[in-house]
Amino acid sequence: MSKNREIAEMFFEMADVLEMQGVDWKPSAYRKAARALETLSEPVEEIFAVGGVKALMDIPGVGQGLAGKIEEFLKTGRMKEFLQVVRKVPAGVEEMMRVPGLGPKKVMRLYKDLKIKSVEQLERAAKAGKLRRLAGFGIKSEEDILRGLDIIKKGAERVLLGVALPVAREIAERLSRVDGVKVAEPAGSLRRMSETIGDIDILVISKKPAKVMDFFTKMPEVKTVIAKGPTKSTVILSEGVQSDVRVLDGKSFGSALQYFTGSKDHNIALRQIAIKKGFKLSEYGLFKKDSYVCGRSEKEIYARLGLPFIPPELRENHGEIEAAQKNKLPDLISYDAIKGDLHMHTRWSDGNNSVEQMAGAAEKLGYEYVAFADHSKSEHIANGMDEKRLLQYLKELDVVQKKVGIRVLKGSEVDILADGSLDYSNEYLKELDLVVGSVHSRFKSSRQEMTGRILKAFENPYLNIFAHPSGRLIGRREPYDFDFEKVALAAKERGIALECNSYPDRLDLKDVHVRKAIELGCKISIDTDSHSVEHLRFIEFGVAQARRGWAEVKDVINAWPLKKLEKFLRR
DNA sequence: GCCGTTTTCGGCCCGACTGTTTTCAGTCG
Repeated sequence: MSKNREIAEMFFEMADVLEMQGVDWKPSAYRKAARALETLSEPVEEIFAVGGVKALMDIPGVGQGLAGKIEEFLKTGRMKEFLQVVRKVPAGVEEMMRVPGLGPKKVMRLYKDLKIKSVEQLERAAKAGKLRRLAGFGIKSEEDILRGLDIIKKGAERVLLGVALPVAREIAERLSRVDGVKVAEPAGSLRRMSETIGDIDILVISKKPAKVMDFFTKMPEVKTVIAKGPTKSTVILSEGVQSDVRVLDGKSFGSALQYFTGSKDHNIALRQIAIKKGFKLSEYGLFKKDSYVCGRSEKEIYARLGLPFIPPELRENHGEIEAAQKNKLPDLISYDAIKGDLHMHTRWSDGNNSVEQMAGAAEKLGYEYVAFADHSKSEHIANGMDEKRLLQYLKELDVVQKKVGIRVLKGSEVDILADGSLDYSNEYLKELDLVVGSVHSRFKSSRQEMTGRILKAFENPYLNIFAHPSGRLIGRREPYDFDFEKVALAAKERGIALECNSYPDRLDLKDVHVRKAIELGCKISIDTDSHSVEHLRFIEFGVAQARRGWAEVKDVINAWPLKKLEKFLRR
C-alpha cells in the first residue's frame, strides 16, 4: 500500500472516530485531506523530501496541523495522535459505520447502551430483537440493519465504469419513455466518467414524478427497494449495484444535473463561490434572496458565477475551478477525435478476430488508420509470435492493407524483458511501423529494478509506445512500483508515448498520471488493447480517462493526422 | 482542522427520505 493511501486511511479512520465522539468540523477536515491524498499523483514522501512541511501544506485541505502529522508519520512510521484517537473506540465499533444506514450517532448508541462492539454482535442483537428498545430505534431499524449487513457481506464493491455505463444508459433510455418524462440522464460519477462507480445516479425531468417512481422501483432488475419517496428513490439492482433516481422540474434541469454530477468537493467549492456572490445554489437552481435566477442549463449557472462551462470529467476540485476563473481550462480532446487505434490483437496471438475483421471494424468506426500489435514470443500464454510467425504476420498485414480503405500500420506488442531488453532483436523491430512495449512479468520487482528495467527499454530506438504503464488491473492487481516521473521524463526525452489503455479494468495510465505526464511534456496514446471487434468501442473509456487527465488533441498522438503520427513514430 | 476580493477569528453546502417521531434527528449523497 502506498504511503498516500496509508495516511489517507488513517485520516478517514480518525474522522470516523472523532465524529462518533461528537467532535465538530474536524471530521470533515480530515476527510477532505484524506481525499486529496488519495488522488495525488505523486508520493507524499517525495513531496516531503523535496519541499518539506511547506510543500505538504500545498496539498489542498492540509494545513499546519495535518502536515505535521504526515511529517511525523513519514519520519517515524507512526502517528501518535492517530493511535490515541483510534484507541478510544474498539475497531469493531468503527467497522459498524460501514453498515448502510448506520452513522456515528447510532453506532455510538449501540456501543454505549448495548455494549455492541462488532459487526457480529450487531447481527446477533438485531436477530434477537434487542435493538428495538433502544431510543431512536424500532423494528424497522432492526430490519434495515440486517439488510445493511447483507449488503456489506456481499461486498457492495464499486463497479467498473465499463460495466455500469451500459446499464445506466439502458435504464435511462427506458425511463425516458415513461409517460410525462422529458429527459432521463445519468449523472454522478458516471457522468464524470470515473474509473469505478459507486452507484448509478439518474436524473429525470418530468411533471409526473409518481409515474417515474413506480416504473423505476418496479423494473425487473430491481432486487431491493431501499427508499421510495415522491421524487427520489433508491434501489439495489440484481448485479448488486445501487441506483438512485431523482425527479425534478425542467427549470431545474441544469442545476440538478450540476448538483447530481458532483463531485461533492467541486459542488462545495462552487457553492462557496455562489455564497460570496450573494447567491444560493441548490439542485433547484441558483437563487438570490429566495427568488429564482436560473437553472435550466449548467452553462448559465456557471456563467452567472463568472465561470465558463466546466466539463464533467474535470469536476473533482483539482484545480479546475481556479483554471476556469483564469479562463485557462484545457481544450479537452473530444470523444470523436481519435483517428486510429494503435493497440489491437488478432488471432495471430490471443485475439478473437482476424486482421481483416478488425481492420474492417476500425474502418467502420471512421478511423483513418489502425495499428496491429499482436504479442511477441515470450508471451507463450497469449500465443506470442516467434520471429518466423512475425514475418508471416507482417505479410498478412500487407495483404489486408490492400483490401481496406484505411492505413494499416504494422506493429507488435513486444515484451520488455526482465533485463530491460525487448523481446525481438532490432533486426526485426526495424521492420515494424510501430513498437508497443509492455511489462508482463515480475510485477513484484523493487521500485529501483522496475524503473531501471523500463528506462533500459526506452533506450531502444524502435520503441514507440509504452503500454499500460502501471500494470494495474482495477480491483485485481496493484500497479507495480516504479518512479513514474523519471519514466515520464525519459519518455518525453526519447519521443515515446505513454499509453492510456482503454480496457475497462486497466484504464492505465490513470487520470492523475495522464495529467502529470502531460504537465511534464509527454505524449499520450489512447488505445483499446482490443482482443475482439466488440472491444473497439472501449475507446470511449480511454478518451474519458484522458479527459479526466486534462488531455488535449496536441497531447494525443493518435488524434493526429497520419502524416504527423508517422513523423512521431520515426523518432 | 482549514482557510481568507467581507475575516488570522469565525465561519465551514444543501436538501430528501426514513423511522420514530408529536416536530425532528440521523443518514445519505
